[in-house]
Amino acid sequence: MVRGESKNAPSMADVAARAGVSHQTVSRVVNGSDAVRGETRDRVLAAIDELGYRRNKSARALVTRRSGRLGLLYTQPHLYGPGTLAASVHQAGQKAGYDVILSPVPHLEATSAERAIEALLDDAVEAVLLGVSHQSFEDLVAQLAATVEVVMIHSDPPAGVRSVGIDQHAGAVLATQYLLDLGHRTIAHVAGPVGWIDARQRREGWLAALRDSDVAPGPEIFGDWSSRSGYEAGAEIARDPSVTAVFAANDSMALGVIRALHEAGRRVPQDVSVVGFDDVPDAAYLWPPLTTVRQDFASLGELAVEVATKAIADGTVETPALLAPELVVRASAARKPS
Amino acid sequence: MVRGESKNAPSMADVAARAGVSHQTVSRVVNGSDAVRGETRDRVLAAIDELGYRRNKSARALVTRRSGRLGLLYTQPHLYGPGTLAASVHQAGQKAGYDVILSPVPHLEATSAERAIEALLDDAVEAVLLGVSHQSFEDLVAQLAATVEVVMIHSDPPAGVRSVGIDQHAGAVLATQYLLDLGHRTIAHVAGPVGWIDARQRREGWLAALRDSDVAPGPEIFGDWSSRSGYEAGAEIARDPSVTAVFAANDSMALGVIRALHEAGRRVPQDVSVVGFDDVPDAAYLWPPLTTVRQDFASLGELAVEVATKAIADGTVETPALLAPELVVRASAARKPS
DNA sequence: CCGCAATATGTTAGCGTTCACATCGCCTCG
DNA sequence: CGAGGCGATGTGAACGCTAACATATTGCGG
Repeated sequence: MVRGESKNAPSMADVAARAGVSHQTVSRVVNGSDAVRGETRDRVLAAIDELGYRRNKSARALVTRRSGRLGLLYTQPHLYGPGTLAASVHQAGQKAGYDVILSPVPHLEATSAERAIEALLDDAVEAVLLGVSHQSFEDLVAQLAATVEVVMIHSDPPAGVRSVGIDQHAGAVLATQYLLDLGHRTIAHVAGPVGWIDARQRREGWLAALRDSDVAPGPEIFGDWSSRSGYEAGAEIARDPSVTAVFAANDSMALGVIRALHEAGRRVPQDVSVVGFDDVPDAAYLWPPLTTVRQDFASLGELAVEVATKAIADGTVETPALLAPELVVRASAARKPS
Repeated sequence: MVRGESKNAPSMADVAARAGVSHQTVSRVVNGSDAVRGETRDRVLAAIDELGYRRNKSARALVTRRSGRLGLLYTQPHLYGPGTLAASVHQAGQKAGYDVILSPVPHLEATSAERAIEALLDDAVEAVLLGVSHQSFEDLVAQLAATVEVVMIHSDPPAGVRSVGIDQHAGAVLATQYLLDLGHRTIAHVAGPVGWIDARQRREGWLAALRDSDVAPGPEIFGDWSSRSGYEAGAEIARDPSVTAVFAANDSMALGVIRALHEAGRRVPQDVSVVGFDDVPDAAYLWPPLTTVRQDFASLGELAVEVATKAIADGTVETPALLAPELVVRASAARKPS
């Protein structure tokens, strides 16, 4: 932009003067009121166009006492799930007439998250969507909910909290049951880090499926969602010849497990079966293609926005909504070798 | 939030009344003016605290005629690079005192991008960062720059445009030269889709390195960044026994290539070497670990914000800044089989 | 102890909207 | 033909803040 090139942005008054009407009439046109004569409307529209008029949201927000904004707090913005969720929330929010403020918190520390929430509150968001299924947030929610509408994106929300989520427990059961059905009886789990709700739920799903079939849990190793941690877990698992199947709590760790298994000379899936979680786009094209549990992050985002807008409108707290995940069978898991 | 629980948010006037000062004094305290007596300041601070006062940004923006906002437009929000970039821009912006509006455009069509820009302009951003290295944006820039400060995040910007980028051409040369050094003489390229600047630059870097060594280009196949397209390209490449190395324009496609090669019975790297681009976190834990070109998206975001804030301050257009990428050597590429 | 600078605080206006209400034509109908 | 009503438009105030200026209060030299 060349300095000094443009004067102050035109205001409604400027448009009004140009169109020979009052600012209020311009306001009516801009807001789609039907109490304006067609000819007048056309004149105003023309003036708007010629001047390049753009309504000042600050002034509008000031007088209406509504920001028209939704805030989404989310972690691990570089990952597929959160990234997809953010885009989906943003889009759904726009469609519902809201500006969405995306607030990624790269490193999960209490301070940075609290600062991010403060920033959202400073921006006067009408609702906060909490796309952070970490334990440390469960305490925050109560006090936050006193200030603003809150929607948790969470598969196991505290009672009385508005929430939407994907059923992590069910997904884990799906994965584990599939391995059971393939004849596996020693199924290891590479869990997500302690503190993460999704990690806990997936672990519990694994445990529950095993229990239902009267099968004892195989070894359990905690990772940190990264492929590196999956690799380390896989190396450990490879040393235990009794393990014939691994359920990893996400695709990255699954892929790390597979590499470690390969390095140890154990073939996947001939010797050891591996199932992941998430169905990242690359999962289908790994070697071997990864059997995994698909989560529909896009629908999740839309649902979250829907709940949020409803919350803003009437403040009701509906029962938590849970989306069902889906098992995607590919080549990384096979019948137990006899 | 329970309906009717809270009244209108407290204003400066409320704080002023409580602290026994004028609203202007409250303003001074909030804005860190030093022309306030310590004792007075404390009283005001106490009142702010008791009332839970929060400055109204809309009112402030209205009177100062500054929004304090930066907008980032970016595509493919679910991918590692864009996600990291977005988070980095957001964080750097906050640190520089700006609110950052993240605007992901999931599907790249002219209309949705233009709508996203309109939305950013409606939000009165003081600068737009264009994290979209697609051709279709190069035309948009000129007219956009007349309205607002623009920073392109782009490795090959049009002349006179403020920009920062990572040197894609250099990265591709790095990768190709490495394969050349390993003795490969028939090096295929799986290119990114036509229209994407990064794709073009990587392809040209591949071509340039080959030319410098007087080696004829190997087969060239255009993908769409997805691992699926890499897989299809790999299947085609596998049919050509003369190809001993593949440079893929990103890691996803590289991984698809590797799978196709495996399926065709060609070993990586013993029979065919593969190099990717990006260094996504999982690249190091694929099987085999992927040799690739690392881009520092975090620094890129910081740099972009720095340039943007400087642009807002003094409107100067500096010469485009280019960050150097780095070759990360892992196991997916090896000496040419003799 | 007066006067004047420097420091601390207050007052007023206005940013660009929307809201509530006032006004102005014009048409309808008794 | 005049009252009443309705549709179209205008007027004024207010939202919460900052900028500019005005005023009070302090300290200090002469």
